[in-house]
Amino acid sequence: MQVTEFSKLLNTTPDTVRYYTRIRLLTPTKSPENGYKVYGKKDRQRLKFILSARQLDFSVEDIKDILSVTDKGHTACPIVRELIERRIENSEKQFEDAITLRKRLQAAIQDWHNKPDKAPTGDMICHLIEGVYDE
Amino acid sequence: MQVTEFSKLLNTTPDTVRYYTRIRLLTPTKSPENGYKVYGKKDRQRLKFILSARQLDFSVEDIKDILSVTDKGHTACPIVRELIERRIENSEKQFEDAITLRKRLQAAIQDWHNKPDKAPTGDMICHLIEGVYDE
DNA sequence: GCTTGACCTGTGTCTTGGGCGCAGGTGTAA
DNA sequence: TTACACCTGCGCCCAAGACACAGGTCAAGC
Repeated sequence: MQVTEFSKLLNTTPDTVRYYTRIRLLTPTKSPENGYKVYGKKDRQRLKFILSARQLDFSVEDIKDILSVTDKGHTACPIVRELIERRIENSEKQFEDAITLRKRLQAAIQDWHNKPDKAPTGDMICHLIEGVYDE
Repeated sequence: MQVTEFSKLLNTTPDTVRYYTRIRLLTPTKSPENGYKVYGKKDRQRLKFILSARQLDFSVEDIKDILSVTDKGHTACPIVRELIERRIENSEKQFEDAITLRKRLQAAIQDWHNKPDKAPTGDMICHLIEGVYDE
C-alpha cells in the first residue's frame, strides 16, 4: 500500500504519514520497481497508536520514546502512566489559560462598548488593548 | 538603554525584544560607539502595546498590521475590533478543545485503573492509549 | 599596563508538527 | 501517441521566540 491510500485508511494525510516516516516512527519497505514506500500491517498498527497518542496531546518525541521501549519487547505502560500524569497537570494549565484568555477578551469587549474609536495619541496606541499587560 | 535593561523594564526577555526588533516592530537606534541597539521611550510604548496584544493572543503578524496603521496616524480600532471578534470565536474553540482533552485524559486514567500493565502483544501496543483514535 | 572573569552584544541556527511546492514518474483514456 | 490527472520523494517554510556562539566591554586585582 502506498502513502496516500495508507493515510486515508486511518483518516489522516499523506504529509503526516511522510513526516512520521521521515523521523522513523514508521518503517515502510521500498518498492524495488519504483522506489515508492510500501506500508504494511505493522505500520498500520503503529500509526493508529501514534494518532491515538497525538489525540491525547502527547508530543511526537514522547511517542518515539514509548515506541522504542515496546520495540524492545518491554511494556511501556509505566512510562505512559507517568506521561499521562504530566499531561493532566499540563492540560489543567491549558484549561486555565483558556479561561484567562476568555476573561481578558470579554473585558476588552466591555471596554470597547464604553469607549469610542480614537486616533492614536502619543500615550496610547489603541486604548482597546493597552492596559492589558501588567508590566 | 540597551536591550537587557529595556526588556526587564517591561518584564520580558532580551530574546523577545531582539525578535521584535529583528522583524522591525521595534526600531531602536544604533549607538555609534559600539553598534549596540539603543531603545527609547517610543519603543517602550510600542513594546507595551505588543505585549498587551500578545496576552490577548493576537498573532505577531496581526500586531504588525495594527502598528502599520497607527504609524500612518490612523486609528486601528476598527481592525482591532474585527480581530477581537475573530479571537473570541477562536478562543471558544480552544476552550472546547481543552475540555475535550481533559475528558480523554480522564477516560484514559479510568482505563488505567481497570487494567494492569501488559506487555505489548501483536494487537496492542499499549492498551492505555490505543482505542482513543476513531480511525 | 595587563589580565582575568563576569556580563553583555548581534547574528545565526534550532525548535514542533507537519504544510506546501516542485520536478519528475505513472496510469489511463482518447 | 498524446493528453491529462494523479501520485511520489524531497526540500524548504511557517510561529514566536530560545539557545549557542564568537566577540566586545567593563570593573577588580596584580
